[in-house]
Amino acid sequence: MGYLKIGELAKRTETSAETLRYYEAESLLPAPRRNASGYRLYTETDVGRVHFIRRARAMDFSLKEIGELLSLQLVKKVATCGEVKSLAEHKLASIDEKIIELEKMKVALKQITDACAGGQEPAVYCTILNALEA
Amino acid sequence: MGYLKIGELAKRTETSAETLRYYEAESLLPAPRRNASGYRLYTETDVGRVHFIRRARAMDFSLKEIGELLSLQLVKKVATCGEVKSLAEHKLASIDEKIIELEKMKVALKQITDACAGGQEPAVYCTILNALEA
DNA sequence: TTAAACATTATAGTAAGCTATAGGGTATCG
DNA sequence: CGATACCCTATAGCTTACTATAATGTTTAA
Repeated sequence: MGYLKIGELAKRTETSAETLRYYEAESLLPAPRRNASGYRLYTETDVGRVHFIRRARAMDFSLKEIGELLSLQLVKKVATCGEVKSLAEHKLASIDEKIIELEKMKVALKQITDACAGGQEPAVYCTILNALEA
Repeated sequence: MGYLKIGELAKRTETSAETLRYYEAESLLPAPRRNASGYRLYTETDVGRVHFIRRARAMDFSLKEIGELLSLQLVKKVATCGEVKSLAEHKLASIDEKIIELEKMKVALKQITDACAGGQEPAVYCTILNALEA
């Protein structure tokens, strides 16, 4: 028959049925057709859509942002490339910022571990706070 | 007198008084001394500490992780180099993981944004959307 | 001196993104 | 046929990190 029940879609997309119903409630997934007993019936299109959502989540897009991306996708013919790209670039910039900060943090921590012989003497000169305040 | 009241500390660190009290409740900030009427009195040390917390938050460290980082700093007078070093090294490893994760995200996003012309044309052939779909 | 701006505590609410539970009905396997 | 696994809805709960509110006391500036 080609239709998937919610559990099958969950398995295929490595989510849970609860999460899928949640996505539907949040309008990230369209209400699927139902069989005679009210079971949700999904198609391959839905599989792709859920994969899209999960991939975007893995890139730290919020559900709201994903909704925007999906709506851009839906209205592809009227949305411009520029709109999509600016959303993605904004995300990219914030990822870059985070990496830079983490690198600073790393340097600070490395100072501590390098300065530490690792012996029994008191760790008076551990200055992670100082290093990070710069 | 050199002491700061909570509102002043909030302004200096671009937080809110509520957040500062929250940090205190969560043991990220030590209970400060109080004046005769129970007002919190903060020092420059506290300013640094709050800056530290905010910077670490901006890097997506959880409050729990920040607490661990702060404990490295707090116990430096009594801890041995060995103790501090092992904690710091552990934290260093988790920072590295975080950076790697973000780098992966970055590469993935960068690939798709680079392929995107980003102009006024309809997003029918938008490579970003296509990449997320695939 | 008195109104505002600020401080206190305790408690409740918010947002995101799920996750779990209760109380049902349905499908499938032996 | 019955057990078990699955599905349904509605509602509640969880975690993190705040944010707001109420009721009240204190400082400060005109």
